Amino acid sequence: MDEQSATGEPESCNRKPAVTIYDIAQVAGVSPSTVSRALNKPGRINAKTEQRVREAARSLGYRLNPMARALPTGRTGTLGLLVSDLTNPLYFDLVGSAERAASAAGHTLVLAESRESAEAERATAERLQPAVDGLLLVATRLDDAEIAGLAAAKPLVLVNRRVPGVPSVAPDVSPGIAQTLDHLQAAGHRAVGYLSGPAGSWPNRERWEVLFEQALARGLSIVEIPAGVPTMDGGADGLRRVLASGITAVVTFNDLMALGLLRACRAGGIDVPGRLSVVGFDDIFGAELTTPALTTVRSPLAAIGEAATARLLAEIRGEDGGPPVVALPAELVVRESVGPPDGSGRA
Amino acid sequence: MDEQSATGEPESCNRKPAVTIYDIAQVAGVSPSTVSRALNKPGRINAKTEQRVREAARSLGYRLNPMARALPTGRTGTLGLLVSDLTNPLYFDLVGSAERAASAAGHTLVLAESRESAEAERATAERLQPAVDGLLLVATRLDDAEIAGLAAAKPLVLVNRRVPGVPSVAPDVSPGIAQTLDHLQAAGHRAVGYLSGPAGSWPNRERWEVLFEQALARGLSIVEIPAGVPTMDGGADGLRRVLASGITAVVTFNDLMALGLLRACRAGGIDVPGRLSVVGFDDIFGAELTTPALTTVRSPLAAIGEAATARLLAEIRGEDGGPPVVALPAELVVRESVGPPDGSGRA
DNA sequence: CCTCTTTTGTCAACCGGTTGCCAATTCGGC
DNA sequence: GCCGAATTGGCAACCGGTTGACAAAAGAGG
Repeated sequence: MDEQSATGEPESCNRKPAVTIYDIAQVAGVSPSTVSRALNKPGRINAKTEQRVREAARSLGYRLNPMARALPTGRTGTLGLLVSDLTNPLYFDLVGSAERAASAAGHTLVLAESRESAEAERATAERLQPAVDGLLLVATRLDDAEIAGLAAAKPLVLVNRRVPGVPSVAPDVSPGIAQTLDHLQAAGHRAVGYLSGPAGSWPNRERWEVLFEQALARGLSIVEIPAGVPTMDGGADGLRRVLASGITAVVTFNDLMALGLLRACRAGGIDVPGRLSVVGFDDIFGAELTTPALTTVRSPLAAIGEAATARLLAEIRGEDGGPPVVALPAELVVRESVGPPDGSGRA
Repeated sequence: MDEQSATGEPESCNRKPAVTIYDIAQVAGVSPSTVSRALNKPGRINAKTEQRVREAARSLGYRLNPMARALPTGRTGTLGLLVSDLTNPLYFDLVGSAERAASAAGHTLVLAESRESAEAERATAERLQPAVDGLLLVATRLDDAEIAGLAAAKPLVLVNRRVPGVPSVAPDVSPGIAQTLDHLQAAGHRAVGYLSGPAGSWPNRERWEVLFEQALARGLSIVEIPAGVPTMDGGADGLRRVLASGITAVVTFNDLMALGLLRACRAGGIDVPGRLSVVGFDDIFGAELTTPALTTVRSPLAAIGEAATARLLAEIRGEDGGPPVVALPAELVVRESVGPPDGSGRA
């Protein structure tokens, strides 16, 4: 590489090499370090010289090379966002709001997906970490020790998961679940089911536990109906077991499953909410489009994405302020999928 | 910075500094260059030495610093993806498939959003470009000259847009539109409308032009109904004008608008497909959830994302092979939102 | 007019890898 | 046992910015 000075005319490659501060220095008749300071240390350099440098930079079409800057400073100007499944509509708002918040702070979002696999997630997180200033882990499957390990190396914020000593942002499902049970109880339901999500999922456990406790406290009977995958197909697959369980209302781990359940009901001629009431979780895009429109516990996803990003940026800047755990209240959105039991056609 | 050798015990900062090849070199008793070669030049180094180095790297928990590698080599291992609006469900599959394709090739996806503004898009593209190996521009609003300028600096692939001399991947809407018109004609429609998208949008123009030509060729009457924004609200806002125009079937610029239209119809008591048949574009998540389920021209978004990423990777590797323009056929997905005109209740 | 400060800009080291070149070492063949 | 070819590993330059230290220049005060 010592003699890439053979930069005579690289006519084979048609890309023009990027403009550097050395080019600017030459044009402006100053040293490269002066250029560097002129461009990012306001006041450090004489106003006239600074003007000359800026002029030269502009005329040459200079773009700072983030990698070159990152090397000595350690700041890359990027945030890593790791989600398990990008095609899950749940993440749309989250990703969007995180991108906006990062962008507003002059940072760029680096996106990666872990394919619902803890192994892939660990590998991806480790690959991503050296390249970013901080990491956002959404509904991670890693265990506490692995998370603590990652958090020791670089700032890290968890979304939808809590680990002692690591900052996190998650919805507080209690108010939403309370409203849900109020709503179901008011409609006359006495036996409620929970169509659960992946066994290893933290939000799944949390939703179930809160639901369980609150149902008990109200004297409702509550049963967990295990399902496979947290997708529309997973929800549809659960229908037979839901019907067999004798309940009149079901809360699903997430909207995707609720949507699948709704579709299966429709295909099977099961009236919703006449025969079965359905409540989802998250309020994803599409929840209001179905017939009946889905009643669901809305997680403030955009707010969560924004709060998590803000927290991570604070962590990066070293402002270790703020509470370690932020819980944003979830609320019930009442639409059409809940009604009185035996509302219309009972089999 | 010369004396950051004050690395005695940085007890104030709790982050441990990253492991470098110099640390490994010391542990393994070789020079840093040997470490570098041992780790990425298979065979260049004695097998025993290589083993020793790998062992040391593993025990120290070494992670390569991508920035440090990018500086001399110019390869960052990242791909930039620029979309106008991340919350548009249209992009979910695209982003997901692009991420998967990039990841499979050992690259990381960097995501940015341009807020539907050409100005923001130019700024973002220029900010992103030095940090990535190549850029994917989705439905860009930049003009041909700006795109050519960006393409001159780094590999660039366009999605849903064509510019001479720049590789691109886009759906070929012709077959889908032919099927749509066949379908509408078979149902008995004679007058079709197009609820159009943003005036400056390339896909919008293309869809309209193909629709126009094909409708003419079939002797159907066709009218463009301008709408504002390409969102559900935009579609809903178009309803009055659609009804006023005397048509019996409407094709919308995208599914979001169709979904909005459907909802407005429902709210207004307009029977679909009895009074009005609706066909969307894209087949986004949610299109099959409505009642009636939306008949739509499906763009193979996942395939497009994958093809575009593959093309970009080829471009980066210098394999300037492959056709400059890839057009993936779109096809009509028949669901429930098209029926015979005056099918049931005519006002 | 000559110091003492205060600006202003340059020098050079450094971030963490990569790689061309060369010297040392190993090895086979005669 | 000696020589030449093939391996193996180290040196040092370099990627493009950043920044502490310092010298030169300019302004202030006596």
